[in-house]
Amino acid sequence: MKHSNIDRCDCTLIHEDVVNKVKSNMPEEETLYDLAELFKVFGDTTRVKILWALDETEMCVCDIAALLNVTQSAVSHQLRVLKQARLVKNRRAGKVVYYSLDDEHVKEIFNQGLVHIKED
Amino acid sequence: MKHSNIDRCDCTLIHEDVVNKVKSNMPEEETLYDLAELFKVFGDTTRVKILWALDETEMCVCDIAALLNVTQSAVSHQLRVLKQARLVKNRRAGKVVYYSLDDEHVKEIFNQGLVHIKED
DNA sequence: TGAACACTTGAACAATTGTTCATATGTTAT
DNA sequence: ATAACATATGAACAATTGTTCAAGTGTTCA
Repeated sequence: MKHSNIDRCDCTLIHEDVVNKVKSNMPEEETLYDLAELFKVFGDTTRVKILWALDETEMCVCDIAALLNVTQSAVSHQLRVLKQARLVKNRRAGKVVYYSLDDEHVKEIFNQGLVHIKED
Repeated sequence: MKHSNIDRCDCTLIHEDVVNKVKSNMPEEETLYDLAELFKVFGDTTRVKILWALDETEMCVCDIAALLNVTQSAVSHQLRVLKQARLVKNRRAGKVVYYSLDDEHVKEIFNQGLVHIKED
């Protein structure tokens, strides 16, 4: 989005000790960025559905499109995003390309998310 | 984004049995939607940083702004998003509002994500 | 070779997002 | 009351996103 390079806090620093302590314990900027990027990938219904489906079995693009009731093109675009995030892999069998999960943690992350959703 | 209400698969259905089986095992539409919405909240660096910081200790808005080097307004906006997602809660102490985590699973979800990032 | 099929890709577009700025609210102390 | 301060909020804006459409690969089979 919009980012100025003269970012600065515009109010009085109240608890300098707390800020410094937390700052020293924060992971590297890049790590947190990568983490956000990963969750961004999970932050779309179509992709969540694809991952959920692939956790069950490998599927070809056309089948995924039929399952989710979206265009094959849309699925293809999303599969590219998932592949770039190293969440899925694919194999070609003639004309057909089969996609499958490339990470065992996907379901675990989903389950943790579900725990949060379920509690109210 | 753009959604037509006459979505349809535009290619031949190749493995109808697979599609039907996966479809019958898929969670409800709403569940997957909520899951994506939750991860969308995690999909921003500023919010990830805020959550990471609050996992350490409760903080006031001004301190968070100083820690992340962003405006107090930007932090306030993001805290609202986090609160709506029931990830943080707040308490008022005079003029100062302190925010803290409202979910013990946040760090667990982050850790799962980190596992994925770390492997290459 | 060429038609048919499965899939990929790029441009275009509306919708959504995150920040900034200005202003409003709420609390304290004088 | 009024000033000072911490925070919240609304409008505006550029950047990003996800889908569609059209055209492109790549593979098979006649």
